[in-house]
Formats: sequence, C-alpha cells, structure tokens
Amino acid sequence: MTAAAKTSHSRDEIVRKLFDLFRHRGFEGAALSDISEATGLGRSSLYYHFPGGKDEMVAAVADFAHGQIEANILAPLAGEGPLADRIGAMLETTRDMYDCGREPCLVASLMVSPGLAPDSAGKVQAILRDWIAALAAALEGAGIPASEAHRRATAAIVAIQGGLLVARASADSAVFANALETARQDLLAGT
Amino acid sequence: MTAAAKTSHSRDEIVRKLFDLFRHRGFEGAALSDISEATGLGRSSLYYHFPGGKDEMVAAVADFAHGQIEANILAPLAGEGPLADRIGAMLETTRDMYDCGREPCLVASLMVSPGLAPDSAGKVQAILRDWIAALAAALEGAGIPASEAHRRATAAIVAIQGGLLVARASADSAVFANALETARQDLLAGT
DNA sequence: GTCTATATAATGATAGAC
DNA sequence: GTCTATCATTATATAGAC
Repeated sequence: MTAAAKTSHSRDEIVRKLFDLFRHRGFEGAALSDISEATGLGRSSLYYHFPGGKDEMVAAVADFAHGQIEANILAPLAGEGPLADRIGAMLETTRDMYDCGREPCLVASLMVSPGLAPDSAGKVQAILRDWIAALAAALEGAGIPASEAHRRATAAIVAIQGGLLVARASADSAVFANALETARQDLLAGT
Repeated sequence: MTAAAKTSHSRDEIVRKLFDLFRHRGFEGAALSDISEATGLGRSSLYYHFPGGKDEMVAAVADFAHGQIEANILAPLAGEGPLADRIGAMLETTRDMYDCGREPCLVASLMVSPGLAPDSAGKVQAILRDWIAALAAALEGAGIPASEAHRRATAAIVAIQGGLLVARASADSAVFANALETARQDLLAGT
C-alpha cells in the first residue's frame, strides 16, 4: 500500500466489482456500459487500468478468483487440525462465497462465454482443477488412498456446482445447503 | 405435415440448430450473424420465421428443449416396468443428450444470460423443476416416501448438472459418467 | 420464403483535455 | 487518474424486391 490515492479507485477495488459483474452476467453479458456503471468509472478510466480492455479485465478477475480460492479454501485445507475441521471450514467458506446458493459461480458463468480468450478460459478451468487437487491431497493426508481421494474430491465439487445451479434454477437455497451436507458426509465417510 | 415445402427450412429444423447454438454460446453469445451462419438463413428469413427476433427464437428453443425432455425422459419415467429399468433408461437418454458430458446444458447456459426475457427464463427453469418432479413421482410410485423421493430426485439432478459442468471444465468425460452412476445408486438405494 | 440493402442502436476502443 | 467526445465495428431489426 504505497499511497493508493484517495480520490481514485484501486485496482483491487475495481476487480472485486468486475468479479461480481462477470459472475452474474458472464463475459458477453457484461457490456462496457455495465462495467462503467458498476465501477463508477468512465470508459477511458477503465482502459487506463486495463489497457487490454475486457480481455484483460476478465483475466484479472480470473486471477482474483483463483487467489481468493487459494487463500480462503485451499490453504486452510492444507493446514493443521483434524480433517473434519478443515473440511468443515472449507464448506463454510464455500457457503459464504456463494451466499448460501444465491450467488452464481464465476467458473460456471464464464464456461458459457464463447468470446473468452483461451488464456482466460484456462485460468478459469484451473480454479476447479486446483480445488479438486487440494481436496484430494487433504484426504490422502488423512490416509485415504489416492484414487478414492480423487473420486471423493471430484464428487464434492460436482455436488457444490450442481447444488448451486439447481438451487438457483429453483430459487431454493435449501438445495445448496443439502448439497454441501452431502459433500461433507461423502468426503468424511469412514474417518 | 401439410406440405412443408422442399427448398425451405421447417421451423423444427431451424429450432434444432438454434438449440445447439444457444446451449453452446448462451443468449448474448449467440449473435444474429452466428444464427444466420448456423441455419444458412439470411436475417430477413429468420425474422420471417421468428418475428419477435432473438427473444422469440430462444423461447422456441426453450419450448423445444422442454418437449424433448418430456418425451424422451419424463414420459418413459412415468411408464411401465421395474423402477430400475426406467431410471436406467433416463440415465441413458441423459448421457446421450449431453454426449457423455461433452455437450453443455441449455438450462445452465441460459441461466447466465442477463438479457433473457423473464418469460423464457421461467420456461428454462421449469425444465429442471419438471424433471425433478417427474423423478420424485416415479420414486413415490415405487413406495418411497414423498420427502425422501424429492430429496433423491433433487440430488440426482444436482449430480447430473454438477457432473456435466465439472466434466466440461476438466475435459474429463469420466466425471460425468461417474456422476450418472452415483445418481443411479442413490436413486435406487434400498429398492 | 428467401434475398439484398439499409436503418438504428449498442458495442468495444481511442484521442486529447484537464 | 478521470473526464468528454468520438471513432470504427458490430448488434438487432426492417423495408422492399423477387
């Protein structure tokens, strides 16, 4: 924080708003006019911060989301304490991240966007890949064989993503809560 | 079929191509130029068939998808024979419909589209709702209590949708196949 | 029923003043 | 670092000939 100025927006502040916009509207659905309105910045200001335009914006958002997952989910998962506690912490953070199933997932939203640069598409897909890998590693650390750990980790992310979509489609957040609980029990089965 | 003409496209032929386009690109991602190219029809021809423009096109696609689910999944589910056979048929059709996890789901793609008319959004969400209801009804018919039947039916759709997204994000169709198998076992548990 | 040509609006992106 | 004004392009949609 080397004096980020007071009257100007920091890149991080902007990226957080872009994150919200892209997760709700997808890439093509988030027009520059929407972005301008959401951030309170004019077009030229946006290009000052992101000379590469929307492509650079969405790449920054993908990096931000990946960093958030890393810090708030993956790192705690690799930390100390009983496995059940770490899994519980992950599911709590997951619940909050998607606001109990009301907020869409950036990955799911950007998977629909045909105009997304391959670079950003890769960043987005890497988020789920790393999540599964970190989860599998935690299970392995608790003595679960590698193949079974990977199976369970994948099933958990499947439950989270499916639960989120169905909860949103049916406007029933209980679906998401149930999916998280199912994931917990499958992850911790026999431990 | 009252002489649908030979040199012209039938509405059904067009809608099938629109279905493919919208499921892959979403609503805002499917530009009229894309639609023109995919169907082989000029702009004016498209507006001849769909005077309401893209809004009417996507509404027709939602109706088409709902009808396909009705005929190929819901009806067999309500038919004769052992429950396991009907569930098996559903999962087989589901697998084919999403090409073993390679083809995206129209519902998931259109859930991202902010410009979708509320009318069409409702049609799309109704697809998953009806699917869950039909599945729950089949389970109830086999003696499973209503609340448990609904829980299982919802979990199955969660597995299908989550499995599809994760399979596509990780380019691993085995994830989808496993999700279908998980759904089968949960649906038929104890029967 | 399909076409060519065009109208109109919105898009992503720049230039240059402050 | 933000603005106003404008660019070129693409978008959806229409008019009218065939």
